Formats: sequence, structure tokens, C-alpha cells
Amino acid sequence: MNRSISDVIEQFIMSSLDDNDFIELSRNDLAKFFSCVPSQINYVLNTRFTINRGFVIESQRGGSGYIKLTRMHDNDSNFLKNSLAYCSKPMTVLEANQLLQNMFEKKLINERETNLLKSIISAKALNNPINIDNTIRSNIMRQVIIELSKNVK
Amino acid sequence: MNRSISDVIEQFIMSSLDDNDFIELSRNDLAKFFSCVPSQINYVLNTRFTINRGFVIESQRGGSGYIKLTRMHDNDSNFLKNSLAYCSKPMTVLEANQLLQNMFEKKLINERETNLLKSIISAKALNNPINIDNTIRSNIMRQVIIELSKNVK
DNA sequence: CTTTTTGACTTTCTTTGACTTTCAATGAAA
DNA sequence: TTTCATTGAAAGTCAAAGAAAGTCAAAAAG
Repeated sequence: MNRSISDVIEQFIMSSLDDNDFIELSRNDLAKFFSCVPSQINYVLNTRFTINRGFVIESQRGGSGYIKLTRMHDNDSNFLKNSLAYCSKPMTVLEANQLLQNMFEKKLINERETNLLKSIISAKALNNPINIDNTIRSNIMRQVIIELSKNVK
Repeated sequence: MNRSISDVIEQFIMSSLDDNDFIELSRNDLAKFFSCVPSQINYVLNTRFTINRGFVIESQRGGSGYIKLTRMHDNDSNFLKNSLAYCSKPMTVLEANQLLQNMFEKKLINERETNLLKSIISAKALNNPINIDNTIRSNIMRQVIIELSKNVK
């Protein structure tokens, strides 16, 4: 049931994602195609293709800019979605380490990556003049999850 | 992905550097070849082949002028040592990105890791309520380098 | 009241071109 | 033969124009 133009655009984008794990959109072309203002595309993207629904958006402005939309796959998408929620509050080193360990066991990251990330989110690393606090830590973890989501297939 | 003419030119130059440690370009010829204005070559050089990414540009004007582009490489531990020093002050997103790009080109990190780390140190990531400031950023980068150093002899 | 639509304004990146600087080669003058 | 000014062929600079995408809030619709 397509009530609004936003719904129609959502449908269109959704079906473009049927065949591919990601697509590249031109905001202006899309807007022209649907006879709407460009910012309507942002609206659709922001309200329908959210990270919580398993989508990741990347874009570039300027000449030959683009919007790249990636869909996460289900198993991992769920896990990542939950992890993302888990990262919505400040996290201790311990919590973050456990989450990373979890990711490792689910083979979302390999050993080297696990070490790298643990090292990053560890507060008390050698000689570091400034600690990473729990808020920043969950911030970083969220970022990691979002990035990993792009690769999940 | 080659979206703009700048990207195409970057690609072209990059692959010319695959076999050689340096190349000599003719700005005008290149521009003619890609049907663009000569200063576009400068643009590509200035935005993509920066010192931070490990390139050195020398040139000569006038009759029989040229542009010589050299890719630096010192050994990995040296590079990491210098990078560590480079990370002693607060870093902008741009600086950190360039350093990561450099690490990638030196094969110290792979593409996936590069993206992961870029994503972590990027301030403006989607929905992030809190920015990572330049001090934290250099802190993180230092940590990354320290971790990588463990794998390098 | 909530969701959608619209548009003015902003930011970012790329492309273009007019103008400037530098250098090697040339050739005339000493 | 040496010197030096001229000239044309590069490359450099910088700012304006162009081409996207992003933001935000007001207006409209439901």
C-alpha cells in the first residue's frame, strides 16, 4: 500500500537492493525521477534505511558525488543490530572486550582485528596521557559495528 | 570506484607507479590525454599524492619541464617509528586518514582494516552523539601503531 | 499530534580558466 | 667564444563556477 511518495521511493530503492548487496544512488536523479525535491530522498533514507533496519549509508558531496546504500544480511545483521543497541550507553573496558570477543567468535572479526580493537579501546595503554572514557568507548564500538555492517554479507 | 575524472587520473598515475619507484609526467600531455585542463593534474597531485601519503613531487617549469613523482618507502619499523612521532600531537581527521592511507599503501594494514580504522577516527559518523576530538584521535592512532609494531620485526 | 513535503541555505568536492612564474634554447652583440 | 636579452614552452597559483549532497525548520497533509 503506497500512501505517500516516500513509500513509493522506499519501494523503489528496496527493490533495487533485491539483486545487489549495495547500490549507488544519485540523489538529484532520483528526485527528478520522482518529481520531488532532493531533500525528500534524505528523508526517505533517514526514516526508512536506518542502521537499525540493517542499512548503512555512505555518501560524498561535490562534483560526481553519490550515495551508497548497503544492506546487511540477516544473521549478522541481527547480531550487529543488538550490539549496536548494547553500545548505546557508556561502556567499560571489560564490556567492550567481551563484545569484541563475541564478535571474534562469530567470525565477524579475525584475531588480528580483535587485538587491534581491544588495544584501541583499552584505557590504560602504555604511556597514554589521556584515557578513553566510557562514553568515547561506546562511541568507538558503535562505529566499529557500523563499519563491519558494510562488509557483512 | 572511479567516479570523477580526478579519480581516473589518480588511478592512472597510481598504476604507473606499480612497477617503478618514480615516474616522470608531462602535465600538458596528461591533461591532453584525459581531455582536461592542465591545472586539473595539479589538483589530483595536490589532493591525492601528498607527502602524508608518502609521495614526493619535484618539478621543473619552462622548456622541457616535467613533473617527477616519487613514492617513498622506508622500512616498516622506521616508518612506524616516525608515525608514532607524528602522532604525538592532536590530529585532525584528515591527517589521520592520510596516515592510515599511507599504512595501507605500505601494506601494514589491509583494506578492511583501513576502513575500520578510518571509520573509528572519523568524527562525524552517523548518529554519533559525541565527536572524537583531535587529542583522542592521536591517542588512538598511537595505540594502533603500537599494536602494529608488535607484528613488525 | 505525527508524518510528510518543500525549499532556502550550507557544506564539500571538482572542474575550469585566466594569470604568473620559471627555465632552456636561441641568437645577436661584444 | 662568451655574454646576455629574448622568447616560447612548460609548470604553478588561485579564485570563481559548477555540481553534488546535507541540514533544518516551516508548511501541509493525514
